[in-house]
Amino acid sequence: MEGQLDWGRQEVDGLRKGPWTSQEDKLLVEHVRQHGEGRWNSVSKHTELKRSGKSCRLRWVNYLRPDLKRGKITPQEESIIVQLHALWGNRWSTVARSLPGRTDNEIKNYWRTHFKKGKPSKNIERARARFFKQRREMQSQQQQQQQQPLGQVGKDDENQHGGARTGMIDDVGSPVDDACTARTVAEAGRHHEDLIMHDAMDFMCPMSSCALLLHGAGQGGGAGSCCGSTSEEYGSSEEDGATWGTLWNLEDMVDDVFNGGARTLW
DNA sequence: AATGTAGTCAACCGCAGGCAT
DNA sequence: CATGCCTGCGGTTGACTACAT
Repeated sequence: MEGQLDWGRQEVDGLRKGPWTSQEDKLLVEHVRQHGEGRWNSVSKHTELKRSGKSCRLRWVNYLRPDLKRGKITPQEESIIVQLHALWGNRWSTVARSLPGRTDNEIKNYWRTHFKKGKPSKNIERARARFFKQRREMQSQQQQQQQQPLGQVGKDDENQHGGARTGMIDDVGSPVDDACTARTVAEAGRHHEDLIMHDAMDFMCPMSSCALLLHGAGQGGGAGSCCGSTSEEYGSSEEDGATWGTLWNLEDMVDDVFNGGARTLW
């Protein structure tokens, strides 16, 4: 990326635009190391860097952050993206929170290039189909459980955002419906986002719950070895097949998550 | 080898919300 | 309460790269 043409090296109001140089990167990293993240507008005051606060933040968040994961989106991550997009729509930052080391920009770009042009990969189609099938199954299971006498579990959640839950459960429809529902819920108040997310994930699919678990566990290694599917279902390539087969074990995760195994981690 | 096309990615823009004054 | 600033988010752009013709 370095040593690019000077095409973008504009300067407006004394602030540079366009591609960053390694020198600029160093300055920004040094600034963050000393002052921490935030206060982006002060970067140009404290350093030689002639960049807007916006530009600094973007560069840091999307490129310089030490915990960023490099490399291609894995099939696991792809599946999570699909599921979360079905749930949240284009709320990339929300989706990104469940994918440690990935940025909203990265996910957004990935989505646009892979799915926006009406040409979803087989992996994606399968993931989607599986996702909604699982949801239907989980819903019927939950409804059965709800008809039986309820224990203590989940009562507080119900009280806190019962409306959201109801909406989610009632909706067994298309991805669009899911996204709309999620958006409606989210618009009720962003500060409830984590709770809603928790709720939705808890309900939705063990895969996403697992993603969040990974997230919560920090970025130790980042081995996305959570639930998913079998190689027969997902493995459109040999690589995929091996990954899905060895790392993702959906059935176990279903048991863990929905029988309380993973619940304790929330 | 040259050209065209699609895919990828970094960066910018405009807007909205939060917060301090 | 009103205003202005800062931050974060989603959408968009444009250059680079890889692949196909």
